[in-house]
Amino acid sequence: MKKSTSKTKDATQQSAATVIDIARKAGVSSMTVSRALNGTAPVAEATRAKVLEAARSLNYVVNLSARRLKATHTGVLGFVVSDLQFPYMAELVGTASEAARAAGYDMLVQTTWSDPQRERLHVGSLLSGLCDGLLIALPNTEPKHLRALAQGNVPMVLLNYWRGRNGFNMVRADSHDGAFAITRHLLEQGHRRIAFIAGTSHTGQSPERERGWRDALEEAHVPVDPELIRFGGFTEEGGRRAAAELLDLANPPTAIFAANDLMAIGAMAVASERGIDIPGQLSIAGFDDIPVARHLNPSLTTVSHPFAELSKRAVQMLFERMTDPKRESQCIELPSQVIIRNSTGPCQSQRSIRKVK
Amino acid sequence: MKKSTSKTKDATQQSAATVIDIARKAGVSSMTVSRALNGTAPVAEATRAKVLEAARSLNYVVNLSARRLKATHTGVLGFVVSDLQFPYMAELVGTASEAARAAGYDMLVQTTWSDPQRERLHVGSLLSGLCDGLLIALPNTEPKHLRALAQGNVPMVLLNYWRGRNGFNMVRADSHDGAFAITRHLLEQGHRRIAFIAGTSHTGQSPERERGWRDALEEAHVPVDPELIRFGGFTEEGGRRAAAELLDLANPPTAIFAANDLMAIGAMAVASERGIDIPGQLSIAGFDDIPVARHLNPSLTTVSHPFAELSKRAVQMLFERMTDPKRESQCIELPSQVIIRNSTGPCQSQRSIRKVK
DNA sequence: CTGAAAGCGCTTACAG
DNA sequence: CTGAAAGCGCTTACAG
Repeated sequence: MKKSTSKTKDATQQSAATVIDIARKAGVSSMTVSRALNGTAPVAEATRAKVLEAARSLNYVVNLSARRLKATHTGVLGFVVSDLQFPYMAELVGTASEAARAAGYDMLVQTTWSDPQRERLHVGSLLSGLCDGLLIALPNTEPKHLRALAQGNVPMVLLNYWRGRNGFNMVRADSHDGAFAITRHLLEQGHRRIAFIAGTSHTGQSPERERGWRDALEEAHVPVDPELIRFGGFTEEGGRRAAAELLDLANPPTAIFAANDLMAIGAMAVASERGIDIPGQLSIAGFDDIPVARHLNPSLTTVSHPFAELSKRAVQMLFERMTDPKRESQCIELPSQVIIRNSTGPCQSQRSIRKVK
Repeated sequence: MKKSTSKTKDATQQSAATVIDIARKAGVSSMTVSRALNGTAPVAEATRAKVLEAARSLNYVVNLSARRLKATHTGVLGFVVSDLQFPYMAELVGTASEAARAAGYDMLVQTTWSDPQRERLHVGSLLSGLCDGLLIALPNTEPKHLRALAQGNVPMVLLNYWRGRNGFNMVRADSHDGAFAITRHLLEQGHRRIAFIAGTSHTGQSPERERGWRDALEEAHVPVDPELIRFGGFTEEGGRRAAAELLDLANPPTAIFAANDLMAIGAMAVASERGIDIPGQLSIAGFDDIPVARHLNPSLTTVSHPFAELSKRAVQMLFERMTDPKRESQCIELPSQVIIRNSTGPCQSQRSIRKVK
């Protein structure tokens, strides 16, 4: 009731309680309040009780901004992602949050919405002054836009698909080997005309997957037919268009490998509209294993990323950097896994060459 | 190169650049730096250019904690959610972020992971000292745990299912009317034995949906058979168990309305394992319209929430509170919408009473 | 258009 | 176990 400072006339628009308010109410210094609240140093039990009671009655909520300004440790990790509505991003963030929490850290998330402008100007500006460490999953951002942040004083770890050593701490999901393995699976089913639907190339994922597809074809001595490569832009609609073009070919493919599940779903839709049986007449495979993949009809053969493992390892790596900032940068790649479901099967087409064993 | 302050011996572990560093480099005061960077007051063009260049070369990133401590406006909104891995939460956050951004605000997200302990002790402590306003989507949290936060000096708006006026600013999704409408749809298809699979009750959603179901039955003069109410706990597995029990009944239902899609998916799985045709022999309806619903086979009849609209309205309401904190609290309810797909159809069972027109 | 002073709310480092 | 002083990096309010 008598909490107003000298100059405040009206208490209706009261501001948040501070350690000073608590100190006054409990009859101690603000330092004792700080220690009692955080447990950073021993405080007499009676004093602690008084402070806690005062804090509660004043609805005290610590001001993290103030704490961070002075303290070296905030107990908060930051995660910058492009778009939470991609299910895998949500899973990455979810698992990382849990891992952070298990270590006593909170997590704050910022989305950039894949806006390059925003990412360039803005990446980390919200979180870097606030967190003890930063996780960054910005597949579309160019490395140079992350340099400034990396040179700041907050340790950071990247989650993405970039190839090559670039001085960043990084946990990467394999794309090439998964694409190689799923293409080989199609080859083993007797397919020889296997199309590839590509996504946008700047993130590195699509080129990696295309490379895996090529390498598998090459290993099987199947020449690459340029006609069988189409662009689908990583969208369902793009997958539809690409699949329609492929099926209109004089010599259409007997199998389609799309660089992501969304495009595979588009391809499946086109096929079923045309009365083409999957996998009887056409096998379709995707990449990513998004949640709907298992629920499709037929369920989609695809490649799964170990997202949970990826983010756990990223958090672990981040903690290592936080403990020892001078440690050399490191890059880990985790293997993906082919999930064979019902959208792929033996090649039945008369057109296909049937000399596979 | 000569950026180290007097006491720093070693520049290898350099700390982040501050306005002072920029000021020194540009030969101006820190106030001029602040003004040039933020555009809060006129600065000579030549001066501004020098400052911007110095900032760039020093990889300057503003320290939001410091800014917030003094400034009344941070340009950041906070969103506290229980779990981003629920697709609808991700959508809520996504749409709200876009709305915020359209108004020139950034958004920071905190997850509480449905940990009551964490929510009680922690809600808002991370974000309240940092943001200009707070959005809160914590369906499982008790109102009293939000009181302290509401009494702080940060305007906030809740997104949830609570009923009743409680002094909070709130945007709510309808559950009752959607459940009523979908049950009526089943009645119109000739169903009389319509089961209800309930979820956990503390969030208020399941009881609301049950009430809608009851009201529709009552309107159609169909008595409620207690045998047809089962608990599924909002999980797929719970839905399986509940559906199995229902189908084992001497007089089984011809339609099942599950309080959410996950339980409906479980029910569909049990039915198809038993060779029961959907919707030929059994109609199944869910609630929520999660992304997989449209991709199921058959696609799921369900009720859709206007999530995008909900969060847009919440952001709008928040901006109103930020402008005028004294404004009276307000509660908006937005209507849900029945989406009829292929998992529901006319009642064919011999057991069902066939006197619907 | 620019600057010197003060302070936001907290915690570190130093005393007792 | 407790406290007085100083300062984190920024911006407000006041001067010029």
